[in-house]
Amino acid sequence: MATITDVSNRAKVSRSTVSRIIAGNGYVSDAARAAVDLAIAELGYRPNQMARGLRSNRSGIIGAVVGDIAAPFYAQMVGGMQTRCRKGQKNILVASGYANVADETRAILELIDRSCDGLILYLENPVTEKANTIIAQTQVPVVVIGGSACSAAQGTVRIDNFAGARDGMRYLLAKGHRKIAYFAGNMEFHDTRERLLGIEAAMVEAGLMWNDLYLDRGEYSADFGQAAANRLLASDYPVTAIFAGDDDIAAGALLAIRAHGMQAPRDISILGFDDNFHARHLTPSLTTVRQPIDLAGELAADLLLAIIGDTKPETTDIQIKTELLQRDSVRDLMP
Amino acid sequence: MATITDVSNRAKVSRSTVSRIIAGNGYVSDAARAAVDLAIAELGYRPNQMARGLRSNRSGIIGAVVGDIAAPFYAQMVGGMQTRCRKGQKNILVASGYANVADETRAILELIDRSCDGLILYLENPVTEKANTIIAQTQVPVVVIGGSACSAAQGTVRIDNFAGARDGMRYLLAKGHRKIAYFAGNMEFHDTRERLLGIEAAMVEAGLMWNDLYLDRGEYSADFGQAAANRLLASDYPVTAIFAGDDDIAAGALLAIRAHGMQAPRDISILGFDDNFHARHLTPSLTTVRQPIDLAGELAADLLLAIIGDTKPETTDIQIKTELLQRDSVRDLMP
DNA sequence: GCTCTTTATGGGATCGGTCCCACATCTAGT
DNA sequence: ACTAGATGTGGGACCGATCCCATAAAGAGC
Repeated sequence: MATITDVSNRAKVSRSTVSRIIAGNGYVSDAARAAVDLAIAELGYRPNQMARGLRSNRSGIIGAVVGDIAAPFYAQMVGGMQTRCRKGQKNILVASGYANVADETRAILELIDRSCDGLILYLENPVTEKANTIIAQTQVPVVVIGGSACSAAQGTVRIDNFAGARDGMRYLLAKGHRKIAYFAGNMEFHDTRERLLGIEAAMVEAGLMWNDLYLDRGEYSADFGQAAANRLLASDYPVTAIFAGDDDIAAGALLAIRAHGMQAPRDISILGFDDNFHARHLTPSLTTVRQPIDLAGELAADLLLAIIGDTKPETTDIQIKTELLQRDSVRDLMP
Repeated sequence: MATITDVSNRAKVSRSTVSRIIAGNGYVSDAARAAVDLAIAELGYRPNQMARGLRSNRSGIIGAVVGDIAAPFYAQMVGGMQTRCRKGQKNILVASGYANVADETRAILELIDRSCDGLILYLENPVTEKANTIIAQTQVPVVVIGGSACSAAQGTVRIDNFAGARDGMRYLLAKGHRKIAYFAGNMEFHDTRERLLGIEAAMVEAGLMWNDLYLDRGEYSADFGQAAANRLLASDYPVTAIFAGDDDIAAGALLAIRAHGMQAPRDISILGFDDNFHARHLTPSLTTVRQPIDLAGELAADLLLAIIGDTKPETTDIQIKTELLQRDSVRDLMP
């Protein structure tokens, strides 16, 4: 492969001049520029990004640490980041699927070792002390999505889980439901706990007690939804509506409901959370609290890019609103 | 941040010795090793991957170019790659979502500029001449998933779309269906054309003519499935089964079928392709040709890692079989 | 005509590692 | 005791760019 020296020799200028032309800064005469452009074309020269990165300490890479890239939820988020990063001429290095906090920490450090220009983190656990220290030391700009704690983060993008869950609950309440079940996802996730708070808030507003809620906890998966619904249906608890922690849980619950010979929303209503790809294809099509995941990714990338580019962002703490999508899975009990 | 020189000074050895210890090759005395390990720990030293990569021409990064990381299909594939790459101590740089071939080519070249140790490509279009030339020149190991042409590729992982579609069609035929519709996805994709061939093969076997097939073509999306089903149902074509190009198309078709007051599989059967996350949650749960996407990603990564590591892979052309998953969406018409 | 700034260019140090080679010891074999 | 090989270490070139500084010519202002 041709190097910058090859180009400079061929164009009969110094390496400095070629460098200036590639970077597009500094003074360059038209003649020199023409000669260099020609040489670059003739040699098929492409600058080595490793060398460039080493010297300038800018890699053009954004590191993203997310739960599991194979899951649509995270994939959409990364997709959002990528749309925006492309405009900022950055590539995304994805690190995901770590079993434990130690591995996750190691992944963050590895990204820093790679001289990433910035990091976007969506973590289920708080960032460890070790990672925090190194982030602070190296001054890598970090933007965090969700509520996970990272003291060294310079920006945050949060989806308003509290309001989302509260609004969902308000909606069920407004439709006349009083005996409601909530199938919560992983309790160790910050988001889950926020949603629970939102649910409590809506219940308090309506003059209900915490005990009026049937609560089951597990994980964000259809299997859990199915199991939880089976448990619920086996008990004689007179529930009229299920609020599922996410659409996958809802899908599983729907399976169980049907297996029990019941129909939603005639016999029992169901409300989801996320609005994932298949929510509208379920039967009945799922009423759900829409979470704009891709937007979260986009805004996080925008924010990070602004911080890297020394543009003062309007705000470093972005809140994203959820939206209740009415479809066919919740029955109106009001007369 | 501490550099290798800082470590060598502190440990009172040469930079060479430190380097040997980090790389884990060459002769090193126990005393030197202990001193260096201590110094590394005390300084919190972490090797700069840019510098290492520049000199050694190994970046530890695998570049992946896929259609659209936000789509579950591709996300699963990348997830598969990542599982295996982690074992090979490699990170994955994802490039996706390119609107046209020119952008895609540019992305490939960018990955090469980044000194990627290898590339995994899943492309809808053949690799351009330009990219091929540079791949050949730089000798980057490339593994291709799917049928997209890349003359410089050193390995291929193919899902047997022909057999998958043929088996799906055979299944419908075996269940007594004769008037069948096929809703094909994007015709410009190699996979799509292979499936069509498989369908033809099964029809020929059964003594049917190409004209016996009702064919609609569009793209891999629920919207297309819905539109195609609407068109079909509006015509008086007496179809008893729909073979959908993928599960998304099937989901859309199901929506249209229900909207027409019909029920699957009572009034019309439907067969999908992929077995994506929601296939089993549709109503009726979808009988489909399962494509192990994640496995494709895993095997591609394994193959690439083997090539990079100079291990002679058993085969450089891997075929993955599909599997017909019987669920509830196809009716048996046989007496 | 003289100074001051702007424009243009090249030289060489530098980023932080790796890698090759020279050299010194130590052990083993004859 | 002498040689051959294994073990251990340091020196310095090198990877391919960027970046700072020195230098020089051209234009501007008085």
